[in-house]
Amino acid sequence: MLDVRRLRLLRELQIRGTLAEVAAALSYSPSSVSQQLSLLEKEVGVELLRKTGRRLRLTPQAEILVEHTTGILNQLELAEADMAASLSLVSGTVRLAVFQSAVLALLPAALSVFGREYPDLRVEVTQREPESALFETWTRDFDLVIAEQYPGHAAPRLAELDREELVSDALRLAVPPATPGQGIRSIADAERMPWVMEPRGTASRHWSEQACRRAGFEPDVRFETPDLQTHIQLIASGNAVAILPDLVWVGRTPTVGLVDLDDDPHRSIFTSARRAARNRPAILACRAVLARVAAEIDNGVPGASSRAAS
Amino acid sequence: MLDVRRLRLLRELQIRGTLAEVAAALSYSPSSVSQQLSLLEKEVGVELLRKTGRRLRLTPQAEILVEHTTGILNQLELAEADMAASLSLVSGTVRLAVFQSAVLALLPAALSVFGREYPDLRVEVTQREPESALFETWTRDFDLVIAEQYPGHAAPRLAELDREELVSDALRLAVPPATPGQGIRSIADAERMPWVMEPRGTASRHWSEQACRRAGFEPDVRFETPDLQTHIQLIASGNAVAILPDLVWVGRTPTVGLVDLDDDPHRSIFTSARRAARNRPAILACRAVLARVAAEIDNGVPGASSRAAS
DNA sequence: GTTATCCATTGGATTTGCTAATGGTTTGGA
DNA sequence: TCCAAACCATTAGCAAATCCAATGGATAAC
Repeated sequence: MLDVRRLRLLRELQIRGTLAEVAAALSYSPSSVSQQLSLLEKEVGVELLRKTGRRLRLTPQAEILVEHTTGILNQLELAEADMAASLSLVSGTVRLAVFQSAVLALLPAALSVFGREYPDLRVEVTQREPESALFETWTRDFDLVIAEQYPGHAAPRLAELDREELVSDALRLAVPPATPGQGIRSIADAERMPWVMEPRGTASRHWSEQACRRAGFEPDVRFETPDLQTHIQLIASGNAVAILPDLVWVGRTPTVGLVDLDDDPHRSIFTSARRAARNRPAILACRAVLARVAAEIDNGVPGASSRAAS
Repeated sequence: MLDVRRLRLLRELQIRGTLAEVAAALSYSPSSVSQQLSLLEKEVGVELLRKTGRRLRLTPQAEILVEHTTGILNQLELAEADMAASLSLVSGTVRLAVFQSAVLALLPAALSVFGREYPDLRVEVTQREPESALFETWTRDFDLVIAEQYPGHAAPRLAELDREELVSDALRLAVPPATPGQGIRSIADAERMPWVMEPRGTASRHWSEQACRRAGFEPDVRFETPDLQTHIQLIASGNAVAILPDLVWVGRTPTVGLVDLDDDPHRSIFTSARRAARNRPAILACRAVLARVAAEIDNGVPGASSRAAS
């Protein structure tokens, strides 16, 4: 019988490209991975790896094995989930990946609910941007992810992950507080202002740029940072404008002016988990709590989705 | 990640009932099995086994795990088979279970073909009666079985095994050679003769008894042996009659009188393999050779299916 | 009541698996 | 062309997992 642990290494090699990366990802030494794969090769009696330059390439036979391995790993996870579900016992660890603004808005409330209602549940939270968070959930580095999707900007669709909507988060133009009534009533009016945006490659950046171009200009992006708190500071101090989601105002009064956008755009915030794990009671509970917290926010916690100053 | 080797032990325990049997079947010590299962229990953190009297019973959670394990083991086997199929390299070992009369009739010819055409293929043959052979193929003790089915006597249908017909083997009444023309022209005429039959529990025995009862009498079974060569001896020496399949005459001239039965009954001889393994080149080759040999026999090797003396 | 069967545990031997270090090869850049 | 960095294979030594034999306690069968 083939050793599943070794098959898993083979699969990781396919995904990550080099032995070194596999070793790093699974916290082994590269030597160990190399040895285990050699043993796997001996076990099946077929060449699985071939040196190509300084990397290893999988032979077609190895690809076939990997294909089946995926199914096997899923079924293993499913087995554990089904078993736990039959006990409906909320315990164990959920590794949760969340992007920054959601951390600030949702996690404080959610974590106290976890502590109160599920004392046996351990939730490990890591901040990670949606793009890589989804990928790392797929590779089993996380169990659950809170991710976002901007309109017209499809999130990566990984077949083995499911998706559950959490909230719809309104996007507004944030302007220095002194300016209300001074003329910025739409994006077009912000053409001559300096902008602060998230780094290139993020969905937020892409959408913000597109919004400016639709309004007929190329934004003058003078500040670039992934930290939305910095965005707020820059805007509140009169140095920039930006498009900000309402979620950043959870639990506080907006310190900037907020201008509605033309078509009332929203980003969608959702959770994803591997389908094979979605029935783990721990994950079901996690999602239930997050949904509750999100709903509370949506229904008028001060400053949330409801329209703020303008 | 759950350890598949341990899950397999759990599954074997479900199938075989006691730790001792599992250990014997997989050639471990009972101690080892016990320890591994305890570790599995610790690993999942759920009670899997409960002592009931002096045996172990699986908890419902364990049953769930076993259910998934079946799928996993199948997929593991399928992975190896698919990989080997992509190379169409006939090598490795096929563990073949065959019942006695088929051993004598088919194996000599088949084995020389194997040796000639597939030098890298190792065929291990074990004699085993169809009933247990099918079961043991299901439990992975064998890879391929040659089994039989008598009319009106369904062979065990195991969903994970496939079935491929090999030959249809005529059944005739075998009587002492001195008697032709002396009056035994049907089963009914053999009412007063002593019978030799296979042991109770075999399909052959069941069918023979039924045949006598349909003819209106209870046979006087004076000799009971699974060895068809003994049947032949007893009949040839004038001490018994029996129902014998034509296959026993492959390669030799019948030494007894053969009487056709009313509805020209046949037993079906077929091969079975686990579906997950059926595409292994080794098994495909094995079956192809067996089919060839069977076809040759069917087409007039002296004494075979074609009608013999009477 | 006695015996046989079965499972758990313990201690000791063996095997397996991991790490750290070394060496060879390839790639990209000076 | 040569050098440095990245990557993989191998080796030797060590740690951990695994296995077996023996022992003991419990249950079922006789």
